[in-house]
Amino acid sequence: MTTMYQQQTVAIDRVEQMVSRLKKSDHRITPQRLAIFKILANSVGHPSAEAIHGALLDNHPTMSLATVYKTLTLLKQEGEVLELQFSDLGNRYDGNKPYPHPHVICTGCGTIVDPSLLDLDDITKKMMNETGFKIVAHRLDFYGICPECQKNG
Amino acid sequence: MTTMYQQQTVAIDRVEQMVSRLKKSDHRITPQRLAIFKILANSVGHPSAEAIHGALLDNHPTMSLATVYKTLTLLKQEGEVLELQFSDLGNRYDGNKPYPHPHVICTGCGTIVDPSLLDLDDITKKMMNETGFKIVAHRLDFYGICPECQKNG
DNA sequence: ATCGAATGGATAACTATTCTCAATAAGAAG
DNA sequence: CTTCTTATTGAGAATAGTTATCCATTCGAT
Repeated sequence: MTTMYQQQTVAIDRVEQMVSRLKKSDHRITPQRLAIFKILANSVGHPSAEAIHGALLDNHPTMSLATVYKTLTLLKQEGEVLELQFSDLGNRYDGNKPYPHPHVICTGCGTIVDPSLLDLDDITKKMMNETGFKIVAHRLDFYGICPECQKNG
Repeated sequence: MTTMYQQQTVAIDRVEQMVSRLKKSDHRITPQRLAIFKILANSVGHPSAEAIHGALLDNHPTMSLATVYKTLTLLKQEGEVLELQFSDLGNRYDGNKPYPHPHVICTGCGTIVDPSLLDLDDITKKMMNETGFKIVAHRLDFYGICPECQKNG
């Protein structure tokens, strides 16, 4: 109960965050964009653009896949969604935690899980010292077989 | 001098490694494959399939891009090359260190650098305990602006 | 209400990668 | 060294995810 309620609260906050961020950068809040925000804020997995589009078709039958992509591009620009690039799975999107964080990916079924956060600040600083790069983001992915696939395999 | 010599030695070892691995799995060693092995073993960067193909055209004018992709797929299967998936940059390949390791990627020009190795074994174990996954690989990427782009930007 | 700019939808275009298949060549056997 | 079997090559077609284009629509400030 409490968990559900908090989950919902968090999701609403995320939508509000996206809305205010886009307003601040002089973009319009359209019904289509709002619908995409809600999907992103409520999805626990890491949906693809096509999955987002599919989930929207029930209530928005005319929603175009192009609109989904355009909105995702916009959210990326504003730092309100994290894009995970996979050339085999297709790109996946995380609207709940738009900041860099670790992922655990099943090489059997493509499930993507968020483990508890890991502090990489120290390592990031070392990387900057060693390479001279000005590091602004990171990506840490672990690949393996999820419990479900271990059973079925 | 010593550095050059050792570099060369390492590269030759890598080619030999790839050859023996493919022989062991009953694959033929063709001139095309050997040429691709050499490129991979000698490249310090992280070339794309197209870059590898381009580098081969001098000595192998009829080399097909499909052959490059097929050979990369084979080397991936045998664990002799590491594929870094980027949907924007295109995939990149590391034939020198085919095991998971950190990368530092310039978001300006796409340069990819290998910092000194970082031990992630402890973290990997924690991930397995927390998620129940059987983790077999990982990927750690830092994104930032390289020194060259900092000068020009 | 009107005007100009931003947005949405449909579809074409693009690009990296994979697939197809006839011709070729690697490697084993004699 | 020659032959045979079969994996591999090369060229181009096919595929899939993403981006670009175009025009109609909508938003929102005046």
